[in-house]
Order: sequence, then structure tokens, then C-alpha cells
Amino acid sequence: MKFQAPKGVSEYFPDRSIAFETVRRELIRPAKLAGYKLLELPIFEDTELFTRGVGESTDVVSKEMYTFEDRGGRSITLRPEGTAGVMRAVIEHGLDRGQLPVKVWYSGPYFRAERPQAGRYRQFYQVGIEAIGLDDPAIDAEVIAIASAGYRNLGLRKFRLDITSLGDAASRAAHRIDLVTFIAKLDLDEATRERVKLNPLRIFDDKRDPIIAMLRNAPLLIDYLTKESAAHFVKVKEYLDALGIAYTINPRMVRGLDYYTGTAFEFVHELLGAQSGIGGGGRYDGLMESLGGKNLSGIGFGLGIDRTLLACEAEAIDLTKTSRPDLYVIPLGENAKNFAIKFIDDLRNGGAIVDCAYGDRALKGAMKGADKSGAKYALVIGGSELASGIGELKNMETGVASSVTLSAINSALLK
RNA sequence: GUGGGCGUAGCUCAGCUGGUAGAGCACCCGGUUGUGGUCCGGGAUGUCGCGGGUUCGAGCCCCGUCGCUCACCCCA
Repeated sequence: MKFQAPKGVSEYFPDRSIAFETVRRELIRPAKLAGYKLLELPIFEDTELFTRGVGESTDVVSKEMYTFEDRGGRSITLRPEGTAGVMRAVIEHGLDRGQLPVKVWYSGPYFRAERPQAGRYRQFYQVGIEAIGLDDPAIDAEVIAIASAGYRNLGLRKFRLDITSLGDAASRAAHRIDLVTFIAKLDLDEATRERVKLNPLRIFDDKRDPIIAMLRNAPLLIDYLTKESAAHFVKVKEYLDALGIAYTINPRMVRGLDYYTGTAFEFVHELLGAQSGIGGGGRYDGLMESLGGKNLSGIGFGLGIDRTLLACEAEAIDLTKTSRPDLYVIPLGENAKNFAIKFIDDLRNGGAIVDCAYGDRALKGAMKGADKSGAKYALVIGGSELASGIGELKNMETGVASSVTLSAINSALLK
């Protein structure tokens, strides 16, 4: 029996794991700069939180959840997305009692039992933020700007931002009547008809050309916005313009989760395959109340770490440089090793990245190790260095070595 | 859940009309005393995904099975 990882999970190991770590850090950074605070939540929750929060009509709930019964007979589900859990925590612990909005960020694994393919995994990673309790369009723009900054920090260029407004309940009710009437006249197959019954908007998600053609003159939700919703959307666009963030209005955009209202957005990368959405989010003004909390509005996003990493790779962005050692130490003999252990520890405590050729390797092999580690400098410590206190610090890039007093080597010198 | 492609050394792959496995990269050792990258020499490595069948003989053919992968669906 040879063990394998479960189907469809993503795993990261060197050197790709270094890039993964960088992606996560850079996507989080703009949120921290904007005052969002970490929320660390469980990866499993009461199943009903998701069926009510995400929506029964979604594929996520109807066929993609990892659900099981725990030993107490409770129905538990591995979280398929982050927002519902945040709402639960905010309501349960009264985080919304202080100043609004509540601004939080979070990151971790999510689970959906889908058939895997490029950029789609059963366990995948996201960075998310939520701003709860403020319906000012400026916060919509802030959330979008934070996501956009994360991608730009990484050096990504070949992506676009799609935005639309799904309006408030009144907007959607008016549109739904006309859309259902329109769809009823179309010649659709059984499966599509069934799918659309629960949420007619999903018809716009169809990728088949004949269907897309049929929808050319379909009524668009964005044309049914109430005065308030329309005004809100106008302000969001103005703020994005002021921020210099380019966007495309996409009135046919469909979000996968039912709780979205008003502003909705998606970041789409040009070089990825079928799974090209690297992040998305929107407003969810009725969610909190529907989960038993106060009637507070909210907006947030989820950014896919796995897909963002794929996007960086597609754009040939190297994210592995940061973790290469500053110094690679090669001790020769037991006395040198005794000295090196403390010498290295001091440098590390000073903030330098230091690796060492332990294991009494031959000098030549150890030098190869230094080379492969990508270290900036190599330092051999043997009998003569111990006796004189002076070593040859070799710059691995230029090949030039210079005499340095060992006691003078510190992290600043190596950086 | 549906469909296509693919499963041979750690990685990428070759293996002609069936005759009991190869390359490159990576790895280890060496090229006369303590300094890497290039070059040269040497070395280790596989139940050819798994099970069954056909055959004197199967990595190659047939059946099944598992897995990976890409796409549909859907989405991060």
C-alpha cells in the first residue's frame, strides 16, 4: 500500500512553497495597511450555516460540500467559503457592538468536492476580508482597491477587473419578473431549465454560444436598479476612477453565492485556463440578518492564493528570491563545528539567513552545497581561521573573497 | 456527475512490427593537500500504476481497476 494525497488537493513544497508564502503575504498586506484585523476561525462549522448563508440553490451547497456527522450526531461541514463563518463569529461574539464597520481579514484552506482541474482544487486557499456595518460606497471602493493593490504588489499585470451591481431586493424582484418571462420563451434543454428555475440569473453563466446568442436581448439587472442602488453604483465607479483603478462593467457577471447584493466584482487573469477568476467578492446586505444577526450591510472579497500563484507563474514572476541564505558556513573539523554552532546562532538572532554544511562533508561538496543554496556569501572555518580569528568571506556571485575578522561578521555586513 | 489525454528511475521523457528496460536533468564519489558554478571520468536508482487474460515470451496486445491531467458543469 502506497499512500497518496487525497484527490484534488493542492500541496506546496520547496521552492514553490516559498512563492506560495509570498503570494499570501502580499495579498494580505494591503488589508493590514487599511486597518483590517485578523480573524482566525474554524475550518468546519454547523452545516446549516452554509445552507442558509450561501444558499440552497448554489452548486456549492447542493453538491460540493464536504459534510459529515460528528460523534455527537451533529451535521458538520468543512467550510466551502469564508464569509458565512465570519458572520457567525461576529454575531456570536458581538463583534458588531463597537465602532462600525467591523474590518477583518482571514486566510486559510477551503473545501469543495468538485472534479479537479487546472486551478481548481478540493482543498484550496484564500485570503479574504470583510467590512461589516457600513453601506457607504467608499468602503466598496476600498475593498476593491485592497484586492487590486495585492495583485499589483506581486507584479501582476495581465488581469482585469469586472464590476456590476446586483441592486437591492426591489431591483432584483423587478428584473426577475421580466427575465423569467424572457427565459420562458427560449428553447432550452431540461438541465438548463431546471438550473435556472432556482436562480434565473445563472442563465448568464452559460458558456455555450447558442445560449449566449439567445441572451443577446435579455433584460439586464443593471437596467432595473432602483434609484438608490443606481446612485450607490455611480459613486463606487467615481471612487474607483479617482483611485485610478481600471474596470470593465460586466452586467452579465454571475456570482456563485446567493447572498450577493449591490456591488459585485471579479478579478480575471488573461493567461490562465478555464479557471481564470483569481478573486472576487461583493456586497451582501441581507446576509447577517438572515443568519440571525442585526440588519447590517457588508462587503468583502475572497482571493484565491493557488490561482494567484498560477497567475504569477504564467507571467514569469519569480517569487522565490527572498529566502535565499545570506551566508553559508562550512566548518572543517570538530573544533570548527563547535565554534560555528554559536557563530551561526548569533547571526541568525541578528536577522541574517544562515545555512551550514553540517555532516562533515568534503570541502568540495560543501562548496557545491553553498552554490546550490543560492547563498550570497560562503565562509570556510577551519584550524587556521580558529587560530587567527580571520576568515575569507567569499562572495558567491563574483567569486571574490576578502579577509574579514570573524568577530566583525554580523547580519548587517551580510545584507 | 460527463467527456478527451496520460500513467516507464527523484524530475522530464524515449522505448520501432510483442524477445525479460534507456536518455537528459538531479544526486553521490573522484580529477593528488582547504574553496562552488564549466569540463572529464566513475557510481547508485525502477515489483514499466495495480489485477487478470492472450502468448514459448508483454512496458508494448485485450479486459478490468485505481490514479493523474485537461475540458464541460461550477468557481477561488
